[in-house]
Amino acid sequence: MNKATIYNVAYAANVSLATVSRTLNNPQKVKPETRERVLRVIKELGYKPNAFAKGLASKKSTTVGVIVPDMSRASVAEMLNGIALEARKYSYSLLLYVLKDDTLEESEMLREVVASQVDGILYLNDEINEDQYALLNMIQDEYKVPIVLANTLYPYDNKLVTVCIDYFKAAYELTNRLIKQGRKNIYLLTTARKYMVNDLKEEGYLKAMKEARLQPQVVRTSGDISVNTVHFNELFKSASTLIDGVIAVRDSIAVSFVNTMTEHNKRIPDDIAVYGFQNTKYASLARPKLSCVNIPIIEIGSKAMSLLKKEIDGEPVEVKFNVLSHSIMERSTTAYNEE
Amino acid sequence: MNKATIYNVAYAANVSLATVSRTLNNPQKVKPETRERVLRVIKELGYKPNAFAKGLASKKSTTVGVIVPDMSRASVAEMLNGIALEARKYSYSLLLYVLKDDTLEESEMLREVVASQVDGILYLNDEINEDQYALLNMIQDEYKVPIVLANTLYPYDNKLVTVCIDYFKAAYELTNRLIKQGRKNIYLLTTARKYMVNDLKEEGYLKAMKEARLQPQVVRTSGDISVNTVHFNELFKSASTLIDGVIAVRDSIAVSFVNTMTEHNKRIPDDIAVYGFQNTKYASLARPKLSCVNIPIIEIGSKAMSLLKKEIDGEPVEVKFNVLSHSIMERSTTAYNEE
DNA sequence: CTGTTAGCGCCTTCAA
DNA sequence: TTGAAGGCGCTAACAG
Repeated sequence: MNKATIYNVAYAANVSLATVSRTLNNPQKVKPETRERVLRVIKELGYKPNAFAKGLASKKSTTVGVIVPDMSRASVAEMLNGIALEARKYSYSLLLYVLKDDTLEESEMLREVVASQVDGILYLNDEINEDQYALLNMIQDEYKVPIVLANTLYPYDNKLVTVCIDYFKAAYELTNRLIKQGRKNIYLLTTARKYMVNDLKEEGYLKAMKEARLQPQVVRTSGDISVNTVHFNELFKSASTLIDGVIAVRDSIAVSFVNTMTEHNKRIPDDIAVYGFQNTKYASLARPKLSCVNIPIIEIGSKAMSLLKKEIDGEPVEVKFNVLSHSIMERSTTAYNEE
Repeated sequence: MNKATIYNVAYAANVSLATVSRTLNNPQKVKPETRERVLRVIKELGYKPNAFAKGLASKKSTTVGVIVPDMSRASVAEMLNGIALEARKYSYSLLLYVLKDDTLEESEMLREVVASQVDGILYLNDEINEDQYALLNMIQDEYKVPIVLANTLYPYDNKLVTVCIDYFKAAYELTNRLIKQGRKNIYLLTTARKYMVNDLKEEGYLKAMKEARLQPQVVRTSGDISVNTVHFNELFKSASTLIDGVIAVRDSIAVSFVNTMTEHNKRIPDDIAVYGFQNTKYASLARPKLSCVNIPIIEIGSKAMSLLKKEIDGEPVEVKFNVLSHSIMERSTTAYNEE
């Protein structure tokens, strides 16, 4: 039974409940002898402290809320693996909130998360805008609950601890690589909904194009495969002979594009070179294998969790803005020579 | 501030805390007038009940524990979307436990989950064996916490509520479709680690092969892409001229196999027809598009969650074993004619 | 319909 | 080093 309470343990070990509590939370404050006795009884009875009572009395939950946009995005799922691994180290639990259905306003949702008494919040939603950022800031201040942004950022401010890569630079690099190969008609394939992370990729792309005096072409599409395909077919009809390079803000978009062009007998990478963004399983499973920015998503997850833990423990996190380094995976959708 | 307690609300609304509690939990027991007044104050103060206190007093958490094997598996991630959506309907929260790292024994983990006071458990780990099943049963009985298996099952018993499809039948059907096309050397590609769900697929495959007096060939490989590829290359050398049909227990394995064979100039589906299992994004993103069993993974998730909710509410769940119907997606890695 | 009261199980001073 | 006692915020009888 789960009935074993601290009282049962105390009684069986012939001590007061305070001593039991101490052996669990401040072992050094208990004489080794009694400590061991208590520990033994705890094991015998299979006692586990009641999380509610503990939380109510201590005002801590050893739980962090994780807010994600959509579980089925590979980057989100993989990041969660990293987070879970790191959280386990601290014996922290994860309370999962999926934003996908819009039944709830985000501000309502955040208050709900806070009300559930999490010690901190991991925010993995890359679709962040000014309002959202302001909201997060307000929540952090008002409720004194630390928030960490992972694989997303708000570049105009740095009040929230952030773990990300340099999306701007990555896109800038990709574009330049295409330009170096003599590609002239380079397109950026991004999401219809505008948001920070992808806006930065766009800016990096635009900068490189401008420097090379090339005409930028930005196509906005959906994350949905079938919708993608329609867009790309239209794109093919209107501009196919011109496109010779593509940068997609997500691997899945890149793969969709490659598929559509291949169906139209375009040769990849000879006719069109394609880069994706993330290095998910899609990238290595696709044929031709997708070249892409390799985002260290697992490390972003674990780093975010470890920084959050620091904040929860009241240790000052001096560096708010943590930019992890990325690399570029040259595979078969590009023909880049380092020379 | 999060300081607003039920007392503050009571005071401001000029009622006792009991009335506040009632307007929140048994609104019909409160005079509409006072109810509205209380509600207004609640809004003004931004009051949210403290989850700990509520849980401690009521012995309920409106939280379910979700146990998953590995977040990066597309089927798991998509199922979570379904679960989250359904959970939101009941205002239930999800506590996520990832088994991926084996730092913790599963029995320890389960006790931890229980100690965190979840009202129920959703078990999505398909790698279930006899011991694990016994353990789950024990936990359910001992701690009186309902457990639902989703997209997995233990076929020799039905004490735990289960939501799944008929994996045996699905594999049997796939095999027969290949046989009907005149394929003779049909291989099953399954995971190295043996577990129930895949064992059932194997049995379905074996049955069909036996009935057709064909020689079954079972290849065990890993879920890891790079390891896969090595295995498939070996397989190609040893048996390539013979293989003319393949059933893989996961989409990702099927796609890997198709890729390897294509590299060896095998034509898909002419030389080799290939079926996958699940219908993840991989299946539609791959080229040729993967034919596969379409498992209604979102519905499995939401059905599992809704059944769990029923159990939590004490409503008897008469049908323990819920087999959802699957379909077979014929795409481009097979050449099946319904005729 | 509303208020009073007694816990829920644990942590944390304060004394001893 | 240990025990006693108050309280964390809320629910759920029980009265009124």
